[in-house]
Formats: sequence, structure tokens, C-alpha cells
Amino acid sequence: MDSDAGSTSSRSSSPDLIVDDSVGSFFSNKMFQQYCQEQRADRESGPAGRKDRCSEGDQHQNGSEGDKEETQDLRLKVNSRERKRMHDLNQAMDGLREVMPYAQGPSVRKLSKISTLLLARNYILMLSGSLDEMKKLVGDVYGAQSRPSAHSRISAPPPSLSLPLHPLAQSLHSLGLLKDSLHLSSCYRHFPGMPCPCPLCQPMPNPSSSLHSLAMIK
DNA sequence: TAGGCCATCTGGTCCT
DNA sequence: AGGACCAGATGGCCTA
Repeated sequence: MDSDAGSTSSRSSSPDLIVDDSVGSFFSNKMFQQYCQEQRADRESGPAGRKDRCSEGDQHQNGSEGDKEETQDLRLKVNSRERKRMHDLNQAMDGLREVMPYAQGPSVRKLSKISTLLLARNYILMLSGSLDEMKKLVGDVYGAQSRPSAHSRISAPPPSLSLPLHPLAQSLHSLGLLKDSLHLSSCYRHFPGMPCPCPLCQPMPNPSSSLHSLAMIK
């Protein structure tokens, strides 16, 4: 189908659609309108189109010309709304990609939608785990401040450091998005005696949880 | 060339 | 009734 004719790039999740305020939404340049006219011609001329479109054409075959145009206008309006809805959805997806901890730039392939969602989920779970751990740590510090052994407890390397990387990092690896040069830990401050705060260096909060399987992209 | 990903169209369903 | 949402179908583009 040549329905992509109205956009500059089918790979973009935010195609350049012309806003036609008279229609009330994203709509259509001349090419798209021409496409619609061709579709109408297809419907009326023969069985070349899809079956559902043909049935729609048959359905209105006996109607008056005015009814036909009214139906087609309604269809265009509905299509336009649906296009706008998907456009908004893709914008939200782009917004999600922007806050995901993976390298962005022209040389890095954009995350697919499913990858974005899976990574986002894992990222949220990982942040929640980190927050819980931080709370515990803070509680330990303030609870044991009067005890002399408190300091040594903090500076001791956490046993979790030996655990495997968080599934988020594994996901990025599996997607080919995490290379050595792209490691994100440089964005974070490293404190002596503390684990690297970089999200990708975080151990799995619970290795036996179902989270592990969720990191597997497809 | 097959498979993945995507945009779009479309009809159905639900909600306001 | 009209709009939002959803899922299926279809075809185009890209990559391995």
C-alpha cells in the first residue's frame, strides 16, 4: 500500500503530517488526498482492493452520490483521528525513550516500541529496588550512628556486588545498544566504599524474580 | 529474501 | 451520535 506517501519517512514514529485545521486534526497533503481518491476508484472499479474495503464499497454501491461522499468524508475524518491518536501515542513513546538510560544519537538505532516498554518496566523496577536499598542504607546509618562499628559496616563491600548485572543491562546488551564506550557509569559520581550508582551496574534486586525473564526481549 | 518493525486503514466495541 | 480505544489486515522500508 502506498499509504506512506503522505509522510516523509515511514521509519519515523512521528511522521510529518500536515495539520489541516479545517478537518480538525492531522491531515492531509495533496498526495494523501490523491491516494484517497485512488482508493475510492479502486473500490468502485473492481475487486482489487482488500476484502473489507470492497465490502464497504459494495455496501454503498446503491446509495446516492451524496451518501457516498458523506460516508467517505466520515471515513476520512475517522482515519484522521486515528492517525492523530497514533501520532500522539508515538510522541509519548518518544518521550519515554528520551528518559531511558540508553545511549541516544544518530549512530544509535532507535529502540523499538516493544523494547522501549520492556526496558522502561525493568528500569522502573530497578529504580524501585535501588530506592528500597537506599532507604535501608540510610536507616542503617542513622540507626547505628552511636555505635562505633557503623562506619566499617558501610565501607564494607556489599555482597550484592558479586551478583550479575541487572536485566536492564542484559537487555541493552542483547539489543546491541550497550557497548563499552557507551557505558553510562561515567555520568554518575562514584563514592569510595559505595557501589556504582549507575543503573546498569546495579545488581538484580531479586535474581529469582520474574523480572529476569522480562529482560529477555522477545 | 525472510523477518522485524512500522504506519495506516478499517470495523467493532465501549463510553460519554 | 460521536469519539476513543482496540485489534486485524495490509503493504512499505530496512536489515541480517
